[in-house]
Amino acid sequence: MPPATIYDIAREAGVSSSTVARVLRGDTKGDRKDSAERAARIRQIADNLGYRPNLRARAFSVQRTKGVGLLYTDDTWVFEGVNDKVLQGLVRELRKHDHHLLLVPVDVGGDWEELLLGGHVDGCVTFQPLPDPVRNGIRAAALPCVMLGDNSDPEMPHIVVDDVTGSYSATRHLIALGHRRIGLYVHSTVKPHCSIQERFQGFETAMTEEGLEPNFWHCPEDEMIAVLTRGGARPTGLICYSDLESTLIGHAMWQYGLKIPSDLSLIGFNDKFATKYMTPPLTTVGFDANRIGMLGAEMIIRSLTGENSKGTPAPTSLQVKTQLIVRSSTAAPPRDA
Amino acid sequence: MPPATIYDIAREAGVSSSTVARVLRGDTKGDRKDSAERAARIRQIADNLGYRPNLRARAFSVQRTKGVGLLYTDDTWVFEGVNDKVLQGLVRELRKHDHHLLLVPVDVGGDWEELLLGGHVDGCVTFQPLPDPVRNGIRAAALPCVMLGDNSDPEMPHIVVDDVTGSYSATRHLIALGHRRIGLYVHSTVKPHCSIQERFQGFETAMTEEGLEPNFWHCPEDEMIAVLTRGGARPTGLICYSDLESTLIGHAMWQYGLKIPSDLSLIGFNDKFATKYMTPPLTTVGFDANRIGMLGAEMIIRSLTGENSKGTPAPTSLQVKTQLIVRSSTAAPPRDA
DNA sequence: AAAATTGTTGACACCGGTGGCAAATTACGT
DNA sequence: ACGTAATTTGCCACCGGTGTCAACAATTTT
Repeated sequence: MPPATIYDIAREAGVSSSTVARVLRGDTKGDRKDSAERAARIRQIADNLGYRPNLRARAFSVQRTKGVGLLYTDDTWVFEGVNDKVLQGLVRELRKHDHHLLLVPVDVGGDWEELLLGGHVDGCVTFQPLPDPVRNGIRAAALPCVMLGDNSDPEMPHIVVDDVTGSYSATRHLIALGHRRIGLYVHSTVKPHCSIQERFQGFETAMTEEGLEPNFWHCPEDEMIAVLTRGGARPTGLICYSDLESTLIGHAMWQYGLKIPSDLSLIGFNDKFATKYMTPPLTTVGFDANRIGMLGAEMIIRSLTGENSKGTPAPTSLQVKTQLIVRSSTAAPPRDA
Repeated sequence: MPPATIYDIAREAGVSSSTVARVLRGDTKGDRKDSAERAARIRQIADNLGYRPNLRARAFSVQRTKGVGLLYTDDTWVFEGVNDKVLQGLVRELRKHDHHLLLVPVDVGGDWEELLLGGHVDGCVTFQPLPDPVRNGIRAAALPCVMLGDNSDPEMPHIVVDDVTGSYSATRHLIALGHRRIGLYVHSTVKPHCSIQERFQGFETAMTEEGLEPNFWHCPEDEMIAVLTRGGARPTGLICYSDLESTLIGHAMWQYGLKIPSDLSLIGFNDKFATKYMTPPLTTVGFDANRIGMLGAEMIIRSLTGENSKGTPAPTSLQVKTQLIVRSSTAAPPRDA
């Protein structure tokens, strides 16, 4: 038995399909109040028939799906790190507003253009800087879009972490502990991203404030390790682009028989779950990743439902604050250094 | 300017909309071959107009969306652990078959029933045992469904990890190293799940083969730690339900000044990325999580496209093999134990 | 009591594809 | 050249909602 439609209900109830539609939709537009008795009977019949609105038909009719696409390039391990929490916040908030999320990797088989521009989503959210064709396609189609953790396109609204302050405070922390030779390390597999410069900026500011030299590495881990394990003027403190680098470096130090924090102070970024349980527990720069997703959801929803008319001009950019979480991977530098 | 439709193209080309539709769709059904010249011209016009098929209209017409819903309860941190990789495999494979994935948490605001049963998805995949109402709804609607990593409903097709063999081989490994007092530990926050029993079964089999007692704990970590740090007949080897437990226990041992593996041999499960970099690197039971997602996608696609007719009866259940990854968290038990 | 006003209901066009079937065109055999 | 078959094309109903507008009923005003 095919699912019941409003027409089935209308026939059964002896009313028109419009009436059924209005009742079931609870349409109060034009302050109509379908006579309560009729309405109740219609609802009753709908219930008996197990009626469910056909979302495909509705989407076709209203020209909207209430779907939001999450765009990402899948060439890296996307949901590793903090993105899982961003994702969680995003989905939850979307669901609260009766929207849903589609996962759309733009770099694997399957035609992202068709999916995105064919109207299966009303808007989109991005996780990383997108390939140019994708960005152009979105712009050409005027598809509402919010960028998460990335402001590579100044014309698009975005929600980012306050990377500058985050790395500034991490650097300050090391300086306060007495470190003078501090490095900033980004793994070579990290793709170009606005946050790299911002991290450097915060780092550089803090260092130059003290007349210290901001040393920056963007290389494979073995090169970094070589620098850290050589004698002489090696860095005594290292600020990593993410907890991943910290994990790699921490592990290498352990293998070399060097101790953290006595031989090297190490700071991560992201405060992913496991950092608390590293040996030693990692000092890291944390932030509310869930909130990024939540704010992103709110922002895209607002631009979809056009609720920016009521006074508050829609913010086009938001920043999430960071917080330095001091644990045991940072300490004063060795005396002989 | 509203997007072009097949009617716009038809008018421009002076043909009927059916012809346009057939050409653009490359319809070869009934082995028609629209005259090449016309076809080329139609395609040309479609291109100029920037035509894109309206997927909402198509979905409405063919009564399918090519969407698959991923159902999960969001009360735990879902995409932590290995699920991110399962997700990756799932999405990639779905995209290859021109389908897409919707994220549907069934325990947060927003009406999962409407979304699922209203026809916005053609089928679904689950991550965990679902709440009963959800399962009943799916069954009542006869929505195709594949369960991932969970066989709690024998009537539904599923793809699981070979938990029995996995924990059997972990146990065997410890026995081979000389351990006699071996425990199996599941954290108290782990919700009831078929895999718990299967893990125990593999564990128990190996232990009883050697006449050893299979001790099982399902408790908060501090209780487990208390057992491990007390004197006397404490376990010398511990097999954990997941890498999470291993992380917790390993960390606690470190805090107590106890050494792994000399004081305790520790084995995890899942081989998540970070285990390789733990101190010491964790011996763990790994498997191809990506493959679970991939197989799940294949299976659901098959049941959606009805391709089970050609000879091969659709498998209703698949198992993914495990592999013991021996690293440095396991060794012979202390001599005095 | 008739007119004006308000509230409620039904008819119908529309969204943009799909696919069955009939009509038109072309190809082919005699 | 003509009839028949094969292929190509066009017509149109259909999918199930939404929303506008006109018709109608109920209520209030004069």
